[in-house]
Amino acid sequence: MNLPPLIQSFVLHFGEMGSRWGINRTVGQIYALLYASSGPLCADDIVEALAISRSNVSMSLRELQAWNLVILRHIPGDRRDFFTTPDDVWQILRTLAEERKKREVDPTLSVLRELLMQKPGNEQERYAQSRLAEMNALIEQLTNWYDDVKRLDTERLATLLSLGAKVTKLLDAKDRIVSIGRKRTEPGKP
Amino acid sequence: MNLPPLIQSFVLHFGEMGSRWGINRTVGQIYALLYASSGPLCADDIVEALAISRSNVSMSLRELQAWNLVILRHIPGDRRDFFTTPDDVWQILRTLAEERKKREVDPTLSVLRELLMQKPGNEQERYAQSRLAEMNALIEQLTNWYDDVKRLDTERLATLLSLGAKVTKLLDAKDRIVSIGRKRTEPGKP
DNA sequence: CATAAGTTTCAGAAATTTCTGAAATTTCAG
DNA sequence: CTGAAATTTCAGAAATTTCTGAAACTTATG
Repeated sequence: MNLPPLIQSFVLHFGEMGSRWGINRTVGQIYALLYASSGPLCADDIVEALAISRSNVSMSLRELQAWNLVILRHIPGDRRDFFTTPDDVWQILRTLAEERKKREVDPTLSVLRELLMQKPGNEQERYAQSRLAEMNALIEQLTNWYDDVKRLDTERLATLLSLGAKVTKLLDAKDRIVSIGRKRTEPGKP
Repeated sequence: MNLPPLIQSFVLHFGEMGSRWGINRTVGQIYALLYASSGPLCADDIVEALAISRSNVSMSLRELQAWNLVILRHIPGDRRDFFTTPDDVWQILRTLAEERKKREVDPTLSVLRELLMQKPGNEQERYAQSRLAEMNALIEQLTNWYDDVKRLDTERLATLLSLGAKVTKLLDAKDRIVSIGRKRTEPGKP
């Protein structure tokens, strides 16, 4: 591997983290390299930069494409495939969220729903089902929130994030206004 | 494995998903079993239920404890350790979020900060650093939001989730009010 | 249509992770 | 202190995942 030290550190870190993120080392390294490079790279550039086999690069790029994390580019007059990551980090975040949900959450949600349809055979199953129902309700609440929030444009999303817990202040303010409104029309009620 | 079919399906699913969630099959199965059981189980209960070796159970329980996902219980007059999961699924969610952040995000944040301190040696490194800065800024925005929101009590958190993107309507309403306020004092300005 | 440049596939090698059984250690009652 | 009950550790076996090199395939071009 013959990369500038800063880029090499970044690439190696992504490789090491790969296993914690559910991807493998090579996939992590390739992604990091593409992310930190100013222009698109072809497979042989990656082979040279990371000192791994050509076929490993091919398989790993295929996996990154399955994740929608890389963009395939063509340079006029060149038959080779070139790859980059999207420029916009918010777009990357959205893709990552969507793909992780698809792989890590949706299958469980579908199993939970299926198991909740079954008739429990005994007390033990009845209890288990009540637990699955709790888990199902929580995941549905989270995914509903996600489905809603992901439609926001990036500017609003960023505003929302910056506010953090302060949005609850707004909610409280709204509640007070509503409550005052009610006081006017129904005096004596809280 | 001799479990009621419903529980068995749940346990096997968690085992299979384990690898996608960054834990291994046994750990996933044990967690699922504890989650769906109405009372605490001891290691030998787990050995019997899942048909795996005693030592594997011991190691896996140790890992679940490292994740803070199980609670160690003692039954008076019994020397064995018994395990359960917390009853409150929101509490489980909080623990999961905290531990995943610790393992999957914090190390990267610390590497990014370190690499951003370095002086770039050439144009290629200068560009890479600008990309790392973008990534760092995004992750910091997300973790700041998380640190803020995680302090909310569960009721407010649930309210916030139910609102979803509708909170932006509140923001817009606030903006309009502020804007009207400004119009009154500085007429002609937007 | 022959060929050269490029890509993908895949069987098996290499590396890593998971799991087990046996031995070591801990803990507590008598 | 002794020993029985329980847990933990750990070396190596088993299983799984990752990686490679060779061969197969694809596609554009002279």
